[in-house]
Amino acid sequence: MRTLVVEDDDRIADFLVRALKSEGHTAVRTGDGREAFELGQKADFELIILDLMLPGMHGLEVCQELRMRRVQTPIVMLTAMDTLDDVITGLKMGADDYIKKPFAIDELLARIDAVTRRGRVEERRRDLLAVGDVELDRRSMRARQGGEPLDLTAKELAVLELLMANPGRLFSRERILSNVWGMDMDPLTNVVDVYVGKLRKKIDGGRDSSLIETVRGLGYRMNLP
Amino acid sequence: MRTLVVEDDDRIADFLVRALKSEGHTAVRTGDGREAFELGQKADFELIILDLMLPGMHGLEVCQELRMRRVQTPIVMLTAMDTLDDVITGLKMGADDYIKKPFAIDELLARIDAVTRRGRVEERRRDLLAVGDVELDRRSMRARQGGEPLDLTAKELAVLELLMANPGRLFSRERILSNVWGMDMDPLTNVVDVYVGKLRKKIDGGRDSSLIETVRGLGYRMNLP
DNA sequence: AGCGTTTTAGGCAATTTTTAGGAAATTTCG
DNA sequence: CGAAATTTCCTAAAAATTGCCTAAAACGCT
Repeated sequence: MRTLVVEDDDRIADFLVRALKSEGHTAVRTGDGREAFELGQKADFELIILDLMLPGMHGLEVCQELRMRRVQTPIVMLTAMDTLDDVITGLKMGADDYIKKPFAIDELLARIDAVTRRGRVEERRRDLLAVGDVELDRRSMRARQGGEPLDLTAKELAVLELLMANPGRLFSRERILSNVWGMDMDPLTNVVDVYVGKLRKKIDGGRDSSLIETVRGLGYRMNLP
Repeated sequence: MRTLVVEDDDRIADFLVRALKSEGHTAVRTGDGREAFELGQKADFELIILDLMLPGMHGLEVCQELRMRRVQTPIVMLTAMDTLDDVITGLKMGADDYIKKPFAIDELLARIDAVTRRGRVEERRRDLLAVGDVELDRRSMRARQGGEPLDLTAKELAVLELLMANPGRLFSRERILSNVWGMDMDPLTNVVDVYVGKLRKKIDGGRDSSLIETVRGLGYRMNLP
C-alpha cells in the first residue's frame, strides 16, 4: 500500500516508516505541511497518516484543502492527548480516523486496517456475481438463473446480493438485517426469514433449497455447489 | 468477549445485543446510567458500549466515575451526530473511542476490534482453526474432520470454537458456560458435560477421546496431538 | 387499486436442557 | 492395604424450549 507519512518529529516518523514497510507498505515521508498537501494531491497515495502539529501548514489545513480538492484518500490523524479539540474539527473536515499519541503500533495498524478496508470493499466490488447457475449483475441489478431472468423485488435483490457477494460465509439474521434494512428495525421481526423464503421460492421454484442453506440457530449461508 | 451494552433505546439495545452475541460476545444490557456504573465497576467486562443520553446518570458521568475508580475496561461511546462536543469531553474522561449514530454494525465491530486489540501483539483472530485433523472455518462456521464435513449444531459449534481457539488451555465448566451460554445460567446444570459428550461422539465417532480431554475436578482441554 | 413490504400467528421439527441412573476416579476410614 | 463412601463424570432418554417456515393479513406507498 502506498502510504504518505506526514510527521515532523524524526523519531516518530522513522518509527512509522519502518513499521509500515515491514507491513508491506511503500512509505513516503515528509515533515512539512505544505509539501504534504502537494504530495497528497499529486501522487496517488492509498493512505495518509497525518500529524497535526506541522511546520509550513497545520495538519487540519492540509486535510481540509485535500478534501476540498476531492482527494478521497483515507486520512488517519495523529494527535497529542491535549489537542483533542482538533480531532473533532479534523473529523468534520473529512479525516477518516485519528489516533492519540503515544500509541502502540498494533493499534495504528488496526486503525489502518479498518480505514482502508472500508474503501477497498467498494473498489474491489465485482460487478457480476455468480453462484451455481444463478447470476447477478450489479450494474443493472438484474438476476438470472440459467439465462432466464428472475423477477425479484428490491429487497429480494438486496438480500441475494449480500449473500452472493460472500458465498460460503455465514450471515446471522442480525447481520443481514443491518446490511439490508439498517439497524433501526424491530428486533423481533422475521423479515429476513420471509425474504429468504421468497428467494428460495423464486430461485429454482424452491426445488433446490441447498443454495441458501439454513444453519439453525446461527443464520443463513449461500452454498457454492 | 464479555460486553456491557448501555443503551436506553430498546430497539438499538436489542439489536446491539443480538449482533454482539452473534459475534461471539457475551452481552449484558442495561438502560440506566446508575446501573451501568454499578455493573461496570463490579462485573469485570472486557468492553463497554456506552450511550451518552441516559436516564439516571449521563453517560459522560458514568465514564468519568468508572475511570476515577480505576476501571480500565475499554469504553466505546455511542453518540448522536449533533452532540459532537460531548465526544471531546468523553475522550478526555478516558473513553477509548466513539461512534456516531446511526452506524453500520460492521463499523462498530471494526471499532471494537481496534479498541480491544489494543496492546495485544499477536492476537489477530484467525478465521481457520485446526487441531489434529479437525478444522473449523469461522467464516462459514463449517467443521470438518479429515475433509469430511461434521454435522454440528449451533451450541456444539460454539463449544468447539472456544476450545479450538485456545488449544491446550484448560477451561473450567464455569468458563465454558459463561462463554457459550452467558452467565445467567443455572450453575447446577450439566449442559457442558452433555455437549462435550455430543462433540466426542460426533468427532471420530467418539473413538479417540483424547482430543477433548477431561481434567477431573477442573474442566476440559483440547489437546494438540 | 396494485405492488412491494412487513407483521402476525400457528404448526412443525430440531435443538437444547433437564433428569436420573450408573460408571469411574478419588478419598476416607476400618 | 482394601473396601466402602464420596465425589465427579458420562450417557441415554424424556421434557421443554426455541427456531424456522409458511400462508395470509395488514400496512404503506405511488
